[in-house]
Amino acid sequence: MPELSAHSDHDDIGAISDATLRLFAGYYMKRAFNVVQADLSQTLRPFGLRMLTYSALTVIADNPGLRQAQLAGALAMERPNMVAIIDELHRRGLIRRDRDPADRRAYALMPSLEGRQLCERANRAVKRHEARMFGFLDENERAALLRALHRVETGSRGEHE
Amino acid sequence: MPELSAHSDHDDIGAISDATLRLFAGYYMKRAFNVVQADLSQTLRPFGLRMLTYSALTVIADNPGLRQAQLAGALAMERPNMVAIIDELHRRGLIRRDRDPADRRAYALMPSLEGRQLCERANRAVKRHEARMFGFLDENERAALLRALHRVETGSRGEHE
DNA sequence: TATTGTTATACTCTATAACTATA
DNA sequence: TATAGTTATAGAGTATAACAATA
Repeated sequence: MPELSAHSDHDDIGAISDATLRLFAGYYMKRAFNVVQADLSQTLRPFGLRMLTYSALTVIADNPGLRQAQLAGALAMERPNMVAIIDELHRRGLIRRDRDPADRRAYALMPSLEGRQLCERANRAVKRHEARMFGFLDENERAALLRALHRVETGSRGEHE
Repeated sequence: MPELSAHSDHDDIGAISDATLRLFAGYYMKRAFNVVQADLSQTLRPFGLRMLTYSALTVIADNPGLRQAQLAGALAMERPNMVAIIDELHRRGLIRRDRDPADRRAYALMPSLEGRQLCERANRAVKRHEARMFGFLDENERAALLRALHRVETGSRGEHE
């Protein structure tokens, strides 16, 4: 059982009181994200995955046949930064890259059996990670948080539902 | 007037529908933070500041005389990563580093006049940045978002108020 | 002309170990 | 011994320009 030290708090000796410390909202996003990211990295390490390789693998497993550009769009990252991720997953035999016969520039990304199995196992660990990070929020609070984050990301467009 | 393209949305042609795309919660934090961070970087560029140099400068201006280790704690970053930030602010004449006579290992960080003035001007631009990023959230929603982020960061400890 | 994937590159942020000078 | 600041270093993520192959 790996030692997962969630929420590594910095030493409070001589710290500035929260009343005196006033930062802009984005900094609180950064601080929270750093904590989540650190815990997620520890969570994925036993599987040989990082946040981005895990994210890419799950999207490929859920959407077999998609292109790299679509994957980059889904993960909100630039296409050049996708290449190393795909290379790594492919080198480890977790995905296949089939040439799209209709458009020979593009690849159709497919999960391998090993990729699907690793993804399943990692998913269970990530579920526990999410329980650690967000478990104290009830369903309404958690939904409100995700909705607020989505509105920040999209500039509040897209709530037409 | 610099061109501030907030919320650079990725091309939606051939995109995966939101219904099909299911990522873990931390990834939505990352996406939202990236948007905020990109807008903040553009906002601070005219002042020659980045997120961390701006954050450090504001904390020093609000808490003159604090030590580097205290500053690192306030910004939730490691002490070694503080050095380059402090060097940059000092080289530009925005802060002073006075040796603490009581403890000659430590520095007392003080804002210079130029530092306070630059901070004031940057603060106004950051206010507008925050209005762009979070303005569509009402006071309750915004407070709930910050409270949720703080609880995630601290692991829900610290709500003893 | 435009797009897919790619290379090269640079910048930013984060984390750890080990050093120095003080305490 | 422990702490403040430092150096060196490595890893991870992000962004842009430019290219070849293909559409």
